[in-house]
Amino acid sequence: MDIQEGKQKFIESWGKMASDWGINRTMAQVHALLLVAPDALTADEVMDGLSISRGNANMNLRALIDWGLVHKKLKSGERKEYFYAEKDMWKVVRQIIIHRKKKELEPMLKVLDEVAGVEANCPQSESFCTVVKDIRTLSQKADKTLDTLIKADSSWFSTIFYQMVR
Amino acid sequence: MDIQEGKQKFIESWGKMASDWGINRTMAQVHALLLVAPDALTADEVMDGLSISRGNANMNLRALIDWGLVHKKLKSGERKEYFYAEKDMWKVVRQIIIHRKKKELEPMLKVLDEVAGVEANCPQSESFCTVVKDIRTLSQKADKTLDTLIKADSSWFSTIFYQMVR
DNA sequence: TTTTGTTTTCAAAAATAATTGAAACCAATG
DNA sequence: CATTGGTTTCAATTATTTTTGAAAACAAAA
Repeated sequence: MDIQEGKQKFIESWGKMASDWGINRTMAQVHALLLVAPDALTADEVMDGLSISRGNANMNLRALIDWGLVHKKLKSGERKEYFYAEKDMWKVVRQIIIHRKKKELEPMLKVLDEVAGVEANCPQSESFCTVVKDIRTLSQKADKTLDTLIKADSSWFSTIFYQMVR
Repeated sequence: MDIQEGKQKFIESWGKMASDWGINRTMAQVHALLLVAPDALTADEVMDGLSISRGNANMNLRALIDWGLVHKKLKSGERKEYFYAEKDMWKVVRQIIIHRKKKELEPMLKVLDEVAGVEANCPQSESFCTVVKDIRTLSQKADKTLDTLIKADSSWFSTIFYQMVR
């Protein structure tokens, strides 16, 4: 397998995985393309590289910037924008955690808190109260853990992983 | 908020969260419905409870069984099947990890291994090799960690969480 | 064997999500 | 200011995913 084929496979696979996780496939492919690019790319290069339209490229580049996974670079004397991906994988993981926590975990937690109002005057509906309480406890733990992870640095990350796998 | 309204909110929210994570919304709603149900439900009760068709209910109940999140129960003397959800949240988390790891992490890891063939005769394309190597290392760590998690019991789970949040 | 109650299947329809492309916009330059 | 090179927007289209519902399959009971 040569580099070109390898890149191709990587981009495809990264896109597939993302779409399994509810993330736009093309967004992930743009991300992958930038990850394996030796230098920052222009919107046109992204369009060509993935055979997608200008609108699509633009939308997904913006989304990636919004997620904090891609940055813009302006070359002096040039008018067009260049895009490059954050390549420190620990930063990448952290950005993804920050984004998904905010958009998905926190709203769920909010609902669980609301619903916990019911839980207060419990035994009426045993299983409902128990389940909500359990999920809420678990989610709160997850929330706190993620907060810690977000604040932690890369070496700490390795340390905890090492601990976990013994 | 009364219990009915609480259940409703919970089911909606569980479904929303699932669809954010690339899981069929209705599947998650069926799961939520069964989680908060005091007893096992029939397919018809699920259909009524969520206003969905028989085919849809059947498909998603099967999928939940496949994920190991729901079980079938046959009441003696009765012809129809009853369904109930696993309510031990640690088991639920574990089943989800098992399923998603197999379907999503492992295929990605396989591709990374293949692509690592390119990595072998590296410096040709610096960034590609570095990125692939980093992601591969990270994925392998995640894979091992999840294996440990899967084997671990609930108390261990709490312990590690406790450690993480200090 | 036939009837009856139930589950399963799957092609077609509906709903949802992603993509296109051309027009509008923006700002640097002549 | 008008032009040029580039970015953004978004209604319409296209692709993908989900759902329906009726027919087929199954299996217990008559």
